[in-house]
Amino acid sequence: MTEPLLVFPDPPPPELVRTLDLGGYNWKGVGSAQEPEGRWLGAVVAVDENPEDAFGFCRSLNRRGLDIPVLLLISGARLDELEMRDDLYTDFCLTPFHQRELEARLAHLVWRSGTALRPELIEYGPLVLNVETYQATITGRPLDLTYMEYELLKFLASSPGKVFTRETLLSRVWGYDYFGGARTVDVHVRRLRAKLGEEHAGLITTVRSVGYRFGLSRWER
Amino acid sequence: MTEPLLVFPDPPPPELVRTLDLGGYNWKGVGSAQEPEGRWLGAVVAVDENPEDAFGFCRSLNRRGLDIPVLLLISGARLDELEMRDDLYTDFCLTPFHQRELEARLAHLVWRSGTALRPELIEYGPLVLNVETYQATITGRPLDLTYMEYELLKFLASSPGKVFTRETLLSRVWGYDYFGGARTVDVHVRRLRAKLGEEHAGLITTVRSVGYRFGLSRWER
DNA sequence: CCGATTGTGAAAGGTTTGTGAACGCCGCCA
DNA sequence: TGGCGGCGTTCACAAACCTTTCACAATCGG
Repeated sequence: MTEPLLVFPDPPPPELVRTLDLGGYNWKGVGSAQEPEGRWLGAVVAVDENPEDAFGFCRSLNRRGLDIPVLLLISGARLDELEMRDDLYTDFCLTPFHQRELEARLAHLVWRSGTALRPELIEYGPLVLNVETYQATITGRPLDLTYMEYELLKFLASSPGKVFTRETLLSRVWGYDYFGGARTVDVHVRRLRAKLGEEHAGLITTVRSVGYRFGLSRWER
Repeated sequence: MTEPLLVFPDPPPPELVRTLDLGGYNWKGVGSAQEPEGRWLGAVVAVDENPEDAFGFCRSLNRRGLDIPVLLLISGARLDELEMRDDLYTDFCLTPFHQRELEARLAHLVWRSGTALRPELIEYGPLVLNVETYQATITGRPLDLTYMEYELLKFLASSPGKVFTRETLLSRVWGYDYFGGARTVDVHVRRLRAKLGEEHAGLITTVRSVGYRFGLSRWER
């Protein structure tokens, strides 16, 4: 259990702290979504104390592209507020909670992030990215990618077919606070295409006036 | 709400039936995982009555590759049994359940299957627009549209049957501050019709002295 | 049959992307 | 410490591609 859980607010309600500690979880309370850098197993958000802030916190998790599961602690009286907010949470637990129920939900949450969104291999056609070892191969031939090239290709290849604008790529691959010209993306795409080789350069297609897309260029989905 | 929910066992517990019906869900009780053919919004599995069968049912859903979310109804006393079975369910609800909690979990379950495994599509007859990938097909044949053509078609196809003036189209598709001749719309419509092919060119009709409309007007057939 | 409206073809002008090259930063090694 | 090489970024220019516009033909409605 190396990576920690994000917990909101800071400090969290004492019952929650108790369950987390009893469960042996590594966790960290935060007061806003600005702070979290790095990797997280998931997030536990206690809504009742300040619903506005809590949902705002979830929203900024989303916005920052941290693709982690979110468990809400919420009183039955507030269940209505979940409507139209499906995209903000993964699971919820009614308060006051039974310890055993919360434990079960936490375990399931952690299991989720362990499998669902953690492929150690990203494969698409002839391309294979080994996320663990930072190696890439195309038709078995190893690709010698730089850090940025690898990150860009990984991001694109994890959503085949989807088109990303240069701005999106800059904020998701380079960092949400990156400040620089959008043409940087073009140059990296060019080098990627060159390294993929003439035969596979088409894996990354240009969508004029929009951005770039990896894979699935010709056929359906 | 066209596709139904799978419910196990058959017949399901009366409280569950009541909540499903009150929620207006289309559902079908089944006694085994052999039967389900076609598409399903998700599955609701009442565990308590016969845990062995229930988990077996979930397992065969998995095995059959039906990639649908599963909601378990389970008593607190049986929570232990969820351990090591993370892959069998998506969410659970403790019994006896509060109606509102189950409703909320059902809604979230349905939302999941609606977004998670479905691309954002705009469909009308033979035309399909995939908003995420910026791809368009007619009768399965891919359309090679330019940016403006795509945006225009997307806008029109989002409101089938509705007539838009050139001015409206200019301000909604080109931008509220667009400055240019209204005939630009005509030219784009022409090229769209050409690319749709002779057979489907009629998808966009001219309403003389008014503007253009996508799809058939309400009283046509 | 006439005027208004829309379709058509082509060409000009503008925008977006590809390309080659250079710059500066940083770590490495002599 | 100082030179070197890899990397990320930026720039200028060229090429490719769209968009817009215009003149004219065709069509519609009254």
